[in-house]
Amino acid sequence: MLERSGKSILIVDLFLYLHLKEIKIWIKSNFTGYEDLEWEYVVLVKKKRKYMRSGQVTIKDIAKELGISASTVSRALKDHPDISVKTKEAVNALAKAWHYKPNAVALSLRSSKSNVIGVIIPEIVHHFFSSVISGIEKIAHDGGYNVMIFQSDESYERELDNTQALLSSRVDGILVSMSKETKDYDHFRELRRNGIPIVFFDRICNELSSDNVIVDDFTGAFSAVQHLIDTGCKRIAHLSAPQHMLLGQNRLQGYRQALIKNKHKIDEDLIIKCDSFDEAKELVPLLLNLPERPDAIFAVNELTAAGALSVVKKAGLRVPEDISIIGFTDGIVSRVTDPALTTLEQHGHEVGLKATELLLERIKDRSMDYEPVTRVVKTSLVVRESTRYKE
Amino acid sequence: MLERSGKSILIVDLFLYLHLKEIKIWIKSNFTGYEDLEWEYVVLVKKKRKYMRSGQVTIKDIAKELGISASTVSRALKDHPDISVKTKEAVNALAKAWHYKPNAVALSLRSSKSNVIGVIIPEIVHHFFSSVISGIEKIAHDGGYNVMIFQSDESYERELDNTQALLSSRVDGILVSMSKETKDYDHFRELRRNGIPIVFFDRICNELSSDNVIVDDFTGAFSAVQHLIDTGCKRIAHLSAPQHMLLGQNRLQGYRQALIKNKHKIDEDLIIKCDSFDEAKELVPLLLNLPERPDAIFAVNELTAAGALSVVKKAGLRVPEDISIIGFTDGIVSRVTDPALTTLEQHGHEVGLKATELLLERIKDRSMDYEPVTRVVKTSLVVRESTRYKE
DNA sequence: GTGAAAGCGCTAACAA
DNA sequence: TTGTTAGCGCTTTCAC
Repeated sequence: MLERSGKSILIVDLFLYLHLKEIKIWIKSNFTGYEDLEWEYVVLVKKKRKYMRSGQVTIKDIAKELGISASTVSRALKDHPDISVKTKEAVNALAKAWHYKPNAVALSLRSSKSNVIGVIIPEIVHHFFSSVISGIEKIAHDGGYNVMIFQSDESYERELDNTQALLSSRVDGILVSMSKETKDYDHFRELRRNGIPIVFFDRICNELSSDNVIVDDFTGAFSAVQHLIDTGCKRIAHLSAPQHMLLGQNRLQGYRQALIKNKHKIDEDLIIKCDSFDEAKELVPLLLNLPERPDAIFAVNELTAAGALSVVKKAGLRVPEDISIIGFTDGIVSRVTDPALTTLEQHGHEVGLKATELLLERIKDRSMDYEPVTRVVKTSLVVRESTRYKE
Repeated sequence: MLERSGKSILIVDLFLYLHLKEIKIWIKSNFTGYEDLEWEYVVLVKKKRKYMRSGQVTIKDIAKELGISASTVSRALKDHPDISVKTKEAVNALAKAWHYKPNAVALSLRSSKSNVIGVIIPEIVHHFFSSVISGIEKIAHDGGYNVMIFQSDESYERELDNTQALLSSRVDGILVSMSKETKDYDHFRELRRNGIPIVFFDRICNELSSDNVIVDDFTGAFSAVQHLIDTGCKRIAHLSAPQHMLLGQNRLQGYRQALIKNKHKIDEDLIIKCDSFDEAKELVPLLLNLPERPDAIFAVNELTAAGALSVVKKAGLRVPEDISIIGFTDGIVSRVTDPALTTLEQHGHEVGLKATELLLERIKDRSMDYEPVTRVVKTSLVVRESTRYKE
């Protein structure tokens, strides 16, 4: 592997890919007599390892080295009972020494199973979605699957591209939270026609009879409003999400039903479409200027709640004494505002876990004839300082 | 495809995977005379499409249907000049009609190129990391690559597992931000030995001569402190990250140099290891009780800054009049606190873009003999309300 | 107990 | 202009 040739020329039969700097250090530390080595005298001879093609060791390499057949190596590696102990030992030893790693690509091709699941989400930069992914990743890896991520950026076009890429990649299953733009669902039907199971989460679609995992928006909203009523609030406003999103509808319904159940009258002036920090800054002042101003605000997400909080405080009103505020959480924002916001925990991680568990079941089943199910992840009320104490 | 057999039995030669409900609707809407169809009378005969094996259409399927060879189909699909227009048209038409999608797995196997890049990050649920991923995803997809995500959960063990999975998957390149636990780097060397280029970002390592993309921690910290000095602060405390992290060292150095440059003396009592919301709640009170209390706090990240803010306010001190606070941002927290926090924007998205660009260059190059480079993403000072106005 | 051969889907060199 | 063949890495019959 190392031989001297000529006066001060060192020939390195190099089969490792290393940076030049590291090679120098490696030579100096592994071979005596070259401590004073000057770089200029080193000649690098790049050579592939015998039998080694694309960088990584293959079963064939091991077979050739040991003078046995590839199939024997394959069997030895999976501890097949037919193979003699001797052979097994030799194979395993060499595989370890040579850092053999099965080629997942070849396995996929042979078995028509990629052990990859694809995920399409609107935006990763969103605490809720990133926690979902974190849950997905956990279950997937425990089950031997890898996770491929695709962002739709809330664009239908990109979502379409993503499904095509997923189809090409031959993923074993797909998790989807739809973009806001999506109104046509043929791309999802195509996936199913190809036998790829899909589980939708959070942003689901009623027109598709599919597996779903959703947050319990209705009950969450209901209990938010119930909490406000229980703590003495009379006029409760709702900052809502767009109504073409199921989530927006359900939360609004929860709000309405809670009022009805408690025999409060519903004032449509107190319901406004407002679902971002900046929108809250703009629209909440209008609510405060109402002849009979609200004494509580239920916001559809935490950033909107934070925006509302900031407006209310600037107006010189106290929270929660004058106005209670409650949000629907997907992050840490609620913990750091002053006062900290009471919210409904959405458990994104849990959504990810549940959705992936369901998907893996479907993948295992193979048959596409199951009855679609919808699993619900419960929200939980986290009482902090932006709502009053129970009387 | 549809034929009547017996009295009211409908035989459907089914080659599409659909849910039962949808099949019913499909039959009713596509065939007259079955409007009053009762489900019980439908017999489903599951049959694979002729020539179609694993669900998806292959080149072979098209070849057989058209009575030509697979290679001709392959060439026609890539618009090879040798192929006659007629053949091309026929092939393309059928490919489209049958929704042919090239099998990426087969392509990978053949070309030893998976068009996948792997990403290892400590935690997705972190605004900084998720915005990095968002940047990665963008560049990767524009370059025709898919992205596989792995979380190390700050665990060395899991990081090791991840590199093994990456090796098996034969990804074309890897982006890594190391776990806090990682002190041994052989697993990364092994990746390189196998010819897989790696680019590290944010959490990098000096012992490895590798490509890096980092945030300009030193200059960021320096300008944070400079800003505090410019606005009249005299005793500036630093809530720092652990010193075994390069990031922690660099920010501390920036802090020190800014003080030195401005001829402030460095008080070691004002430097404490404290890098989370809860730690700030616990430790900042000690700072405030110092005989000469600080009049400014530079926190190593935004959550720590938020914690400090909350403590300072609870102690009855005004921000920024009595104490200025500045953070190092990776999220929206700074915008929603009261007062909103002045911070250094870290530009995670940018880090993702730069790192991926660099990685794709390396993948294109193939040769591993390049000189490693370190690219720096500049931070920018965002002045909000938690620091005083310039005098 | 082991080997030879075929095939997963695709492409490219070589033939015709 | 098109077809044949071989091979990417692996597994799995079927032989011996």
